[in-house]
Amino acid sequence: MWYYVDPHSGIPIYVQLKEQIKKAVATGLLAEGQQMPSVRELALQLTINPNTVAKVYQELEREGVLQTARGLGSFVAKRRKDFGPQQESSLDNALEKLMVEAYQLSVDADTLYARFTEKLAAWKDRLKKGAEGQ
Amino acid sequence: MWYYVDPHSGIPIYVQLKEQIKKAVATGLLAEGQQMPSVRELALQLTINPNTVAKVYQELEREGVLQTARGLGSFVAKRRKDFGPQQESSLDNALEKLMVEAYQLSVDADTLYARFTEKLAAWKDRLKKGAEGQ
DNA sequence: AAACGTGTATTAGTTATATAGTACAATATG
DNA sequence: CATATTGTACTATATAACTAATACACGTTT
Repeated sequence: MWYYVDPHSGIPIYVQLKEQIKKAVATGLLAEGQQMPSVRELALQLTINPNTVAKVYQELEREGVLQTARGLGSFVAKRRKDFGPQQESSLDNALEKLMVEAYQLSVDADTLYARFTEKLAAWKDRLKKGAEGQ
Repeated sequence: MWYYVDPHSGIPIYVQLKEQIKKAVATGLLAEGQQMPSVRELALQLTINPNTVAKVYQELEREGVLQTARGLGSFVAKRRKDFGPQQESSLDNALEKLMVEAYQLSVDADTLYARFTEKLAAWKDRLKKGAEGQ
């Protein structure tokens, strides 16, 4: 499990770390209930400030990705199961964004469809393996 | 054609405007060769600073979305046609990002597929109409 | 040449980001 | 109860990002 951040990338450190953790959770690399390294430990590993890690954990808790408690630690939360209008709308935006980006990359609709289905298949595999691991 | 920015949204104004313009170009709402409003004019309309608009135009030029010249103005560039390893990699990242987001939204693979194909169909329609318009 | 409309550069002020250091609060363990 | 470990809160400081105001440079048109 190794996170990597680059202070000179232009992207805020806390954003980089946050996205990596979200990705690790989404791919099953981090299982539900699994304990995260402590704020101080992770800060030491990445040579960044504990406050920065704390900020990441706090935001991830607000987003429902982690569950955290003083004296105990931070843990990967159980995946939310509700899919309502809020989620529907967010998904719509994400898809719209993808199409815009594909256009700029001069990807035609057929190629986009092909790459998407490939990626989706790989994704399902990874999720399946993650679920079996538990 | 009307852009809208919210200075209090937490998202930088120039990012908001940039994304809206990219989206307008990608949907054919802004046609190739079409002249953009001047830096000052757009700044006036949005009640923001001309420099902010200028920054957007500059970045969009670097990305190949606009073409700009002093004394003349800014214009929608012709769409890039090359799809190389660079673009392939960017597309891969974009798809990965979509999957991660879908996971957090508790969207299952089937629903994601369904919404994607719907959106792609709508997209093709818009592109077709945009091309006919020229 | 003059005037006008374009994008651009310079400077300044405000806000966000990151770090550091210290202290505090809650839980587990001896 | 004492101690260690966890996350949290607070203050202070430095740097970078963002926006704004003003002046400048390029090109067109009269």
